[in-house]
Amino acid sequence: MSHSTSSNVCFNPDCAESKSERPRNGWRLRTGEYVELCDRCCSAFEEGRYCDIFHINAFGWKCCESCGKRVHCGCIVSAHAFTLLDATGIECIACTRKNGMLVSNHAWSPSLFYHAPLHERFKDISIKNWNHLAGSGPVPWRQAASLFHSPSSQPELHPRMPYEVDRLNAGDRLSASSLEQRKVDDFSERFRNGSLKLGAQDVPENGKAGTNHEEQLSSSITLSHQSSSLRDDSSTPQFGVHLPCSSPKDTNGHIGASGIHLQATPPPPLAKQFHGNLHNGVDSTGETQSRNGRPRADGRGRSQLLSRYWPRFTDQELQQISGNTNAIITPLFEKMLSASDAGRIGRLVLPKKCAEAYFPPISQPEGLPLKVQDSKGKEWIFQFRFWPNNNSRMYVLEGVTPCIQNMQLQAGDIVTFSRLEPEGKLIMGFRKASTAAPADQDSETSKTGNGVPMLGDVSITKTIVEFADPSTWSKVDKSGYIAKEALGAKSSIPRKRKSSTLGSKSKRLQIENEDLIELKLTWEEAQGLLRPPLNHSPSVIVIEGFEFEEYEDAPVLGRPTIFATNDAGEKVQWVQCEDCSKWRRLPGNAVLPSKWTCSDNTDPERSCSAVQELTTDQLGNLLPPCNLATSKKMKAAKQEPDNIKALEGLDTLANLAILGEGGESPASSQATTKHPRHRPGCSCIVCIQPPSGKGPKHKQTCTCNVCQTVKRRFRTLMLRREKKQSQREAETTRKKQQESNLPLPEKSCDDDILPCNNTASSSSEQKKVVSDGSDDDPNKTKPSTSPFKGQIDLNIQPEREEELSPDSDSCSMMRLLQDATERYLKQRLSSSSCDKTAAGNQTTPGGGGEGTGEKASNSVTPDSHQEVDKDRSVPSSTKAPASALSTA
DNA sequence: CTGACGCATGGTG
DNA sequence: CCACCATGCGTCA
Repeated sequence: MSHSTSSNVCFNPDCAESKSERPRNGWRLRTGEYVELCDRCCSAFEEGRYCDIFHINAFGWKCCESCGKRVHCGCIVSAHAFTLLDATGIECIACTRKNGMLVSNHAWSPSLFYHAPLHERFKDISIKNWNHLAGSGPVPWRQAASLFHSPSSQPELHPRMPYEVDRLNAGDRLSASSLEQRKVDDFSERFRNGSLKLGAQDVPENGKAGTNHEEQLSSSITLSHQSSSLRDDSSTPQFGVHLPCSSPKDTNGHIGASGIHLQATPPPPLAKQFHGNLHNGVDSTGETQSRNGRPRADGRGRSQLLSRYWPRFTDQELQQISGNTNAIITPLFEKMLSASDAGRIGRLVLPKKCAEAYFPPISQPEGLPLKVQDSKGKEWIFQFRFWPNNNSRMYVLEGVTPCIQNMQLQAGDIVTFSRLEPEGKLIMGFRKASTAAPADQDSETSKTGNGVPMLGDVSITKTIVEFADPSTWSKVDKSGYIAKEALGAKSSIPRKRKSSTLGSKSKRLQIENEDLIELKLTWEEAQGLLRPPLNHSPSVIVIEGFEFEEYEDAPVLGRPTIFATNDAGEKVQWVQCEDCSKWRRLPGNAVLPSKWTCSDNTDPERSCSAVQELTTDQLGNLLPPCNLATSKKMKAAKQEPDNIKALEGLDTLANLAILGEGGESPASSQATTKHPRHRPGCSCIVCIQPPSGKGPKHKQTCTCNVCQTVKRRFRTLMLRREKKQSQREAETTRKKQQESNLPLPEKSCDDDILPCNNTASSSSEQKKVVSDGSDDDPNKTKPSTSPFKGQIDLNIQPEREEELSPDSDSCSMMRLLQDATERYLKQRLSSSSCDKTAAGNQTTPGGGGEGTGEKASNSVTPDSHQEVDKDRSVPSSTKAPASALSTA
């Protein structure tokens, strides 16, 4: 960052006196340094007048929600001077302190988006939650009711600032506080004047208010803050989206910041529209409580919405929903239609928390009729009701079938609920899972990978829902929908298929945002596997926010090791021998090939026959749990200890690359019902594929970052392989003879065991290349028997193995990648001296990943699979595993 | 007999 | 162990 330290120039570009004799420290830069200001500017800064003086015309001024004082929120200078409120707007630091909310803003930290009113919240927020914010998409806001819970009662918070988060994630690192200040005042006023007068709300339909003592109590406690920090929960729709006139038709070309105005919207709680107290935390359903034994608000307050219900609207969707109105859309939640939901029964099960948070409180199982209107002006009536279920409730919308059919929704499609401001109508949007695929697989997946919605794959319709005035809709036909213009309702589009379990499956398949943590870690782990080729320095590319080292020359896929410090304080690393599985100590700076054996160790006393230098206990202490697991796995696969780890690393890398491609990530790495052991980051053939396998998500022509990266790397590997093949063959013949006589021959590397130590290491590696040739044998691709058993990790799901028979198309991108990479690594190790020359060729891949890939794969695995593999570009091969899945 | 309704059950996290 | 929720299933019109 620009820092004026050395020049005595006042950091303030607007400073009249650019020179300062005695520069003084001003605010802290993002780098951690402090800017240096002239006396005058510094004084202004210290007195809190800096922005008043120099930023008076700048963007980002807001008024404190409490005292009305104007605060500049658009710069770092005043970052400390205000606190972002949970609902919207800001509070000056004085008011914050006065209110006991010692939360500071930090412009670059996630706290920008999460302003817990109390420290407990920070304390309770796990890092993973932050990752939701920082690394993924929208995070749901809290429900209103929870506002009135004591903070400590809501350890988990998912403050919802959807669009800020989205946009920020998209690189639009605006300060939330700088977002659309224009209407803040209006909303703030509304906020204060009406929406938040929760306690004064009318009582819902049953007229029983305040039966929830807990909430009422906390309500009274926090009331003074309801317009400020504690609004996090109640402000569900903290940020509406202001949609200036834009017809739905031009939305496609008119998305983005220019088309949608982010708006700090202290959205009127539903309670206001819905007779009052839905969100005021005053549970009006005492009757029901007694019936069902569980206070409604309890669930609301205590837990956040599951991530799968977080609305993940795209700008496009929002615009479509908004239509040509000036409506402000406030996303509430979304739900993937289950088979039951989309079934003929016409009952849409609502997530309980969502229902309780965003729908009107109902005390009777009969519930309330909801008026529904879609974008065409059709209106529907849904019956919002619940069933007692155990001691809880199951909320459903009844009579949705016509609407769903009208929208041609199926299981797996997503319905989204938003609120349309200022009318307060709820908007029920729809998102087709996919235009082509049976909707069950990837719609949510595509969005949950990293929270970046997939713009191209959505088709939105909208339905505006409002709660029918009971007086008007006294008793609506239960099955009934239709009200005024539901003409299309009965034009039920024939259901394209019977309901299936796919919807629910896919829901379960979807990644939870928490998993992104794991994902990120796995990214890091994957990256950690890569080491730059000797004499090559990587360039860094960023894919979906993650930095990757990109190598012109393919990186070395280094064998994972465990770093430790020995007694002497020296850094060492432990590596496991491929052959004997014993752990050996190596210098900390050693770069290991993906296959490392004791023979690579120059110390003859540490050959495979030597005793392991680590006791099991020591190893256990050394290994992180995951490595232990891997270690076990290694042993399990001991008979074929082929680079399993490296493969896993590559697997993971490719898998995560797919995942990281937010828009088109297949349903990879998601814990599945079928594969409960599979977790995000799981690289098995199952997890990296879309669940239903209907069509590749990444087409051959896909030019997404991931595909390009994968293709590029693949091409590199393949080209390199080709180039060296002849050489390898020659050497192979020669080395075969050697290896027959010299099991682990003349390895004479030093302890560093650098792959460049070539002739020697190549000889041993060459041996492996020979054996690798076996994977050209189609039979060897069978996971259960192949030496490459580890390349397709089914997480040891025996039943899966059959599906992964050589004929099952299970080999696809991953396999190709693995093969290619394995080969590359081996070749590289065997002939690293050629790397540089080969590197020059990688940029001449003769036409696209496909052609190259095909060519490469043909040469790599000239077996029957080639017919399958070559039809797919590297990143697009999803069909095969999908079929495996579908047979599951 | 069929479909709607409402509750029960069981899987999943 | 519990909450949630998808779905099964019994009952009834």
